[in-house]
Amino acid sequence: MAAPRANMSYRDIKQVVLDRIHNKIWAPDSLLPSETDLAEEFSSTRTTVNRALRELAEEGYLERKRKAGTRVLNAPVRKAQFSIPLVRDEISETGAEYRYALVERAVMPAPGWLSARMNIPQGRDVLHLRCMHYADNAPFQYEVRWIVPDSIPEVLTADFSRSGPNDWLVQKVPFTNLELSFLATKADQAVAEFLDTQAGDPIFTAERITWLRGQPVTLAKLFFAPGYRMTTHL
Amino acid sequence: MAAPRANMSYRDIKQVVLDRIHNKIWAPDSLLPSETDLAEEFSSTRTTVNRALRELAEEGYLERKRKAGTRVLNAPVRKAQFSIPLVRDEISETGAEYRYALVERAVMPAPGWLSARMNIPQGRDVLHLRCMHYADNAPFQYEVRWIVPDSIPEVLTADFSRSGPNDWLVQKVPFTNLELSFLATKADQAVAEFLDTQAGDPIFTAERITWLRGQPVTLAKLFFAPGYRMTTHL
DNA sequence: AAGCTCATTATGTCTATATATATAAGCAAT
DNA sequence: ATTGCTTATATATATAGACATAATGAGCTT
Repeated sequence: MAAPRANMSYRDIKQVVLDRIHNKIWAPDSLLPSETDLAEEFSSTRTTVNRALRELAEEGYLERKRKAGTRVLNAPVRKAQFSIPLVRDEISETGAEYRYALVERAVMPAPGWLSARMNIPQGRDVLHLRCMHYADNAPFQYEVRWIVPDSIPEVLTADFSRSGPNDWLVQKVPFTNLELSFLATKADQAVAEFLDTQAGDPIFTAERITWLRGQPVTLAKLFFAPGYRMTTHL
Repeated sequence: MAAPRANMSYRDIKQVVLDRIHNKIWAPDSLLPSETDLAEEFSSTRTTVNRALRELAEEGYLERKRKAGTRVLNAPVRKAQFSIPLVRDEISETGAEYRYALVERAVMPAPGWLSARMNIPQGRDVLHLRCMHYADNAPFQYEVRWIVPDSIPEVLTADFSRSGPNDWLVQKVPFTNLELSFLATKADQAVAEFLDTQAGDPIFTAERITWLRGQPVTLAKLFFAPGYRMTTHL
């Protein structure tokens, strides 16, 4: 299986190495031959072998250390990748029709928990928005958002009645840092009504905070309609 | 800002490019200069520039097409990466003491929903396990698992009373495919008791199915204790 | 036995160059 | 207009060789 031929691409080499790991030709914890040796075996060059091994290491199969060599990880800490698209795109991609609605807009002093969470002064005015995202007119996501206007005063005059704050922010404020959490919450009365479900139901929730060069910009709580799953394959 | 000097590493180049994107020197949707031109500007080589741009594309900032060039993505579909370690490691890393307990072990015909979900014949015998994972003796995760013994008959004689099935499987069966979902579920009586909470509480839940070369191996439902968040920064 | 020094070695990265491949864009034929 | 060919070009990948850097382990010292 997987006999090394000449002219192997870095992809081919990755595949051969993976096969050998799966077939325990290179057992967990064991050391691989050096890049130089592998390059010779595959009649390739060290650069190409390097790329193959480097990518396999990034994917969590191998551990590499200078001088120490390349080792097969026994418990591959595999990394799940989730892409986090805009809601609009996420809905459109399923073929469903996307609809947006603004539920509430208010400028208010930041509540205590928000000040603490985003590290902004007590009582600073923030923009508070609540919106709904529908897929084929069925509730898809209920969004509760706070925006700190300090770094982007224009946000106070922006029109969020026709499109969501995410769309606007992505255009205006390229964030530099992001904290993203997923958790399960219990639907309160408002959430339940907007998502057309019962209060107390479990709701898959995302919380994201973004910063621009150290300045907090916005915090969003995204409540997904019951049945939502975030799925990935690898 | 970010004046190109000589001898820039691919990391330096990545940073300069990122800065220019953030400062809209290269606006969303706009085309970057070609690799050749950038190599000249940074008095580097195309290989190095290529690596920088390739990685930025992998990270979701750029879109690259042959002949078309390299474009700044307007809505960076940024990819959240979550590493999915073994529970044991996840707990140990917080400094807490890990404890494992087997709750139930049974061999039983696969229930209908499982047959359908994993694509195995109706009524095929499967191994069913329920286990608990504790952090400093507080419930951390309740695990409900099914294992199809067809591709690994030894699993039927394995001892799961002292360490979890995940540990065993990782050693024995390097999976080739994995489907991982996250969702919110409502705690039933059993879950609530094991996680020391109330029935009906929202529970952050992971479901993972793994295959080995097309053969289904195992399905696990992992119920996390209330308050659990899966967080990532980028 | 413990600690230090230093040569060795495997990976990390850069340079320079070449070939391969996809595709946008223009032009020609239908 | 639509289809099909051609060409130019930007990225994708490969080769070859060099130096940088970290860490191991042997040998020496205390």
